Amino acid sequence: MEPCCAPVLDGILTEPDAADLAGQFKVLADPARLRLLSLIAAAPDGACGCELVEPIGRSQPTVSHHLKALREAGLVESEKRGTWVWYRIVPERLEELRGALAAPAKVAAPS
Amino acid sequence: MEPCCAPVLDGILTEPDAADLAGQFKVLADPARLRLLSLIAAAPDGACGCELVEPIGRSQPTVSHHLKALREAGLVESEKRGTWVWYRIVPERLEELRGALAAPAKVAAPS
DNA sequence: GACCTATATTGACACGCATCGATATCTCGG
DNA sequence: CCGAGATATCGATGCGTGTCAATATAGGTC
Repeated sequence: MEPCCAPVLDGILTEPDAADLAGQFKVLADPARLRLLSLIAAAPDGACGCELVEPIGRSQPTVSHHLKALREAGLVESEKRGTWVWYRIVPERLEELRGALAAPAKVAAPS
Repeated sequence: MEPCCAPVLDGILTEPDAADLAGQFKVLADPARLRLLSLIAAAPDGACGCELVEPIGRSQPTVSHHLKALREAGLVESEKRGTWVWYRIVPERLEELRGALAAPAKVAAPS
């Protein structure tokens, strides 16, 4: 898996790399989006957008706004089926984000 | 390691859990703080605060503000040595955050 | 075509926060 | 005690963004 972003603990982040990575964490830094992720992940075959508005407790435009952010961040994928849209999470993306927080790979054992 | 926070992909996040977790990601959602983390992590024996201002390219009050946020989030620990302050990262905390993004542990195989 | 439901877009608003300059506090060396 | 450097706090400001109501678009049904 090629890295989506420079890891935090391996080398010194440049300002552009840091800005990029911060942008990805920003997507996760919202309770509505985290709940959307957990709701979609909990549905075995993905979730219909129409079932996501009520449990989130926010207006439909707000939910649509957050789903768009999750989609653009690559954290979910959407498929339009007739009137409605099905969402499923992209676990590889979460894994990439996890990787950015991982301890640096030891290149050589300390002497 | 007891969990610092409810994982995203295991069960449906409640609003308080989501708010808590979002708050933790918010700390990571800033380029200055990510660069501070990488700078501190790169120093084998921790970093002196006085060496963190210039490379970050922000004013000293701003850097101090971010270091406080990292400290309160448990991502770094600080030790006052005379005039200056030494910072070291808390890798366990990063690990906990990683855990929140992990794939859910299979409790039982689906029948 | 008329109507209904799902979704997306727009515009406006309020709040949070990153940032800075100014200043306060602390610690050491003389 | 006094000056100098490191750190923290305060107040102000500007920008980003989460939120909503209103509206638009699209697909389905009759």
